[in-house]
Amino acid sequence: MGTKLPSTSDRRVQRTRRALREALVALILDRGWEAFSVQDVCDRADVGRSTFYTHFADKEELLVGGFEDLRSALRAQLAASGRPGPLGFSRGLIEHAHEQRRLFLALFGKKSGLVVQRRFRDLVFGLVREDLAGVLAAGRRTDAVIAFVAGAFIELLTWSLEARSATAPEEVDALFHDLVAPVLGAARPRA
Amino acid sequence: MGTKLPSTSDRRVQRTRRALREALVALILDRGWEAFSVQDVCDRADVGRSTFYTHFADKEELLVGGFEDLRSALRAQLAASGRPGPLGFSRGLIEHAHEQRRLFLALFGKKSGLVVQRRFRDLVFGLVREDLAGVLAAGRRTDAVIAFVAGAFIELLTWSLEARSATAPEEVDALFHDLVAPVLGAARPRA
DNA sequence: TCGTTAATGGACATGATGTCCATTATTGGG
DNA sequence: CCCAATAATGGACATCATGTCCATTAACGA
Repeated sequence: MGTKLPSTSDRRVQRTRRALREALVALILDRGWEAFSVQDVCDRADVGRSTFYTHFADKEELLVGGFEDLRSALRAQLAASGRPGPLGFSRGLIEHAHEQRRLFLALFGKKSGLVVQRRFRDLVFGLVREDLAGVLAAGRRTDAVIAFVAGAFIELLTWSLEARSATAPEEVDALFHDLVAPVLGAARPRA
Repeated sequence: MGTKLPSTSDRRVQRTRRALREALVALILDRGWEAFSVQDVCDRADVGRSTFYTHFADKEELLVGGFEDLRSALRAQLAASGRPGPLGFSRGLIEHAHEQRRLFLALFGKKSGLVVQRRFRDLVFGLVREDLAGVLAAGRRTDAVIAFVAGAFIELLTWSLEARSATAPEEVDALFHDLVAPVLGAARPRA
């Protein structure tokens, strides 16, 4: 374990971390998650390997920050757009994924890694849970429905990123809402 | 790459492979996919490491066979039960997963590995695709719906395996069909 | 300016991978 | 039942990644 984490304010620290992040993205893009080592990241970032370990324990840990950024960005965007209705996050997330299509494909494609997917899954589950909190009032089924919807969303998004389906983000979002609406109906306590 | 694969009929080969399979399952159960090495498998199976490599290139490759077995077992079971209607595979798969609950949890839990999940995902996608072939006649949306349904199924199943939800397989299956039925309705070409 | 703190790179220990080979045993067909 | 064919074995190697440690150097900012 790192004995002491470098203080965030120092310029050197910021420079180092930024360099590592950028190198990470670059490497994910052209090799996929599993096919590069900490050493590779350091080489690309022009940072000493021992330096890496004073900041992060892992490749994974280096990745985490990025996902947290995404999460807050989505929350902010959603709040700003003021769109009502459940599952409003989908639009922003789909758009972002399409903008970063190459990166997302690298992350979910054959050369991907476990961590990445798990993190993303957690992100989506959290978003779905929050958005459905109001809609599905009661019952143990709540978690089941959340799982159902989140899983459906993730796979639909993944599908939409693949080459064969040249589908615009808005269409994907519309499709998602079309398909999911009746589910929410069915999941509502039988009134 | 292995120069020559051992002929399947030889008793020694069968014994070796069986031992390796069993060791693999045992290790997955008590350490999770990532936390053991080829060496560990060999030790547990009491097989020389060099022997391992004459049969398989990887841990992964060793795993593959098991999934193929599962697939054919499901197909056979479904055919035997003669249950009609789309997505009939779900019942059998859910039951199997619940019977092998510990194993499935080890495979999908925090200590899991990428390969495992991907393989399982492929399995489910295949099943969903086949079962929906008749139901969703036309359109490019077909693949989207398959992804939607498969993703939903996988996550619902995963949810049902977790401790908190003590849900019987039949209930899970019923829930799945309840939730998915309206989706299939919505996905049908607008008649 | 100067004390503090980060970066550096090289050295180590460790452990996994995959390959190769000479030797030993088991096997199954003739 | 014997023997040629083929698996299994285990140890040796080369390679590579990981994580830790340290003495030295450079950059920072108060």
